[in-house]
Amino acid sequence: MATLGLSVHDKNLEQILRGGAVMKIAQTIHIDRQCHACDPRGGCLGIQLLDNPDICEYLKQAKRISRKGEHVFREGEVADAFFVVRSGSLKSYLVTEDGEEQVLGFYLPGDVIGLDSTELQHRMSSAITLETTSLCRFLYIYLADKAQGSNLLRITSEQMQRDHNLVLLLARKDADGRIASFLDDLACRYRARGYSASAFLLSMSRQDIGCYLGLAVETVSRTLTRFQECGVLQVNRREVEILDHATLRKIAGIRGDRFMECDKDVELDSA
Amino acid sequence: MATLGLSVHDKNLEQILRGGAVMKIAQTIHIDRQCHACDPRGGCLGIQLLDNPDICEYLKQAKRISRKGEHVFREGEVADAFFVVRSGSLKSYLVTEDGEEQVLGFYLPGDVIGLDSTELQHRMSSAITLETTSLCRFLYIYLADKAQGSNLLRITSEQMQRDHNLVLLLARKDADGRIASFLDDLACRYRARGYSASAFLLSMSRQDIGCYLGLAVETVSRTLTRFQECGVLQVNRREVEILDHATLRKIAGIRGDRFMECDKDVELDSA
DNA sequence: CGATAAATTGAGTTTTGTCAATAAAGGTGG
DNA sequence: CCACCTTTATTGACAAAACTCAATTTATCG
Repeated sequence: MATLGLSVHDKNLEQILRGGAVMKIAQTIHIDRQCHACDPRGGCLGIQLLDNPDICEYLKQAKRISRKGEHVFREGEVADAFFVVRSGSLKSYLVTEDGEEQVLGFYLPGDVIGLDSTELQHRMSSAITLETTSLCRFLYIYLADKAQGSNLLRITSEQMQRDHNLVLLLARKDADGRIASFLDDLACRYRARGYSASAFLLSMSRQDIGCYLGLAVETVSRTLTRFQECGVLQVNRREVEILDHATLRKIAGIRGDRFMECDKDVELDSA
Repeated sequence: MATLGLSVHDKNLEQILRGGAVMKIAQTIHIDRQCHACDPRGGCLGIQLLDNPDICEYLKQAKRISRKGEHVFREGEVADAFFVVRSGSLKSYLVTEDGEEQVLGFYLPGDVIGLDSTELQHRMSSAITLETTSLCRFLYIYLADKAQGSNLLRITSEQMQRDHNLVLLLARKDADGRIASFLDDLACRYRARGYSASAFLLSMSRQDIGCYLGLAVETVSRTLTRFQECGVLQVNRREVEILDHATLRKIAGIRGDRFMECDKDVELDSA
């Protein structure tokens, strides 16, 4: 299966990268000859990022070739590296709660894939080759040294994860799902900040909400009204109170289960 | 207007940040008392990112308060800093070719805004407050030192910009616009890599394209067929040849101008 | 207190998704 | 190397979700 992923040599390479004692390969300085595929993006990323002569040996060993349909990494795996595409192509995707797939992007030679998770985190998306593909693998751990404790990486990857969730929402969810996801997200963020997750004030207008979720203002309004009629929440202008968070989550997550009529009971998975 | 944006003190602060000689303020070490708003996200980001005692003085001066509806930054401006929300809330957005606005995200206390552009680059989005809001401002230049020449920042911000374009596409464009944007993007990326921008092979299936663009496979197929009937492109399975790139771009950019009938001439803005 | 902006609600239209059937391509094994 | 099977793509008919247009009500701000 996975022809990707560094083998037992990882540890040694890591030592080389982290300024280890090994000082051998000074003659492999012409690394760009071996990395011509990355030229279009300003030359070998390895050299750009890791200006270390020892990197040459590392790059030679970091190259991997995958055949069509092989995973480079999968959602949930522990992430320790990102990749630069040398040749071929890939797609990254995530899987919705109901098992549907959402493609997040396609990657061509020179592109970087796998930056939406940082060291010690788990992959937030999967990546699979679309054809025979050659990749260069870079450990986060090295960047972390440069980026001072990986806080910067953490922040940027969080931003990416949020963006990806928005993409998922826009591409796969209907109006109900989008509004519910939006409210659930807000609630969670308020809770994380020590505020109430069930009652809060919207700081943005209906216009803004619609503009964010790719919906017309009228649809936002109607959907909120319907949610209220169904007892999921109480809404008055900017004031929102979530009465049935379980149902809200259910609407947010699952695309198939529509939430049309008030008399039609929606099965809850809690209580 | 802009109560944000550091004044003439910038230069001094920058020197402090970059490890300048000034060693005064050692008593202001209890910075977290002043930054309680950031606690929910793991404490003051300034201390996390810039573990420098001198940072305290900087943070004191980096704080700014904006009233509702004020821009923190605008698309196109030269970017030299990012911000942490201390209190209040903001939205970030970008403007489509036809002047419509696409909200990219809402930001609450503790959130980081403005990382989708790096030093020397221009802002790729705008940010405006939704209410009275307090922010902490951080210069990229300091991160750049840590992140080794800002290459990491450049790469992550490129990824974010691509994500934001996808969001824009999903939220504001119809099927025609999405397919056209998708093809135009591919063409540009191939050109940037030295390949032909007018004729290429799709490495992904119709399924993947639909999954990426939030469309059903059938819609992808139908749209491509219609584009071909209109003479915009030639398509045969995975082979694509763009015959009229100007029109393709026109379809990609503008939401209003539908592209329905073949006999209806579409005005070109070139030639 | 009036004027402007925001929000709600209704009716009709349209784009796109779903279901279904067919055609073509690619891969596998005899 | 060919036949078969599976996957991928195309095309048509219908249904439905969401948009647009329009009118009304309710806030918000000066």
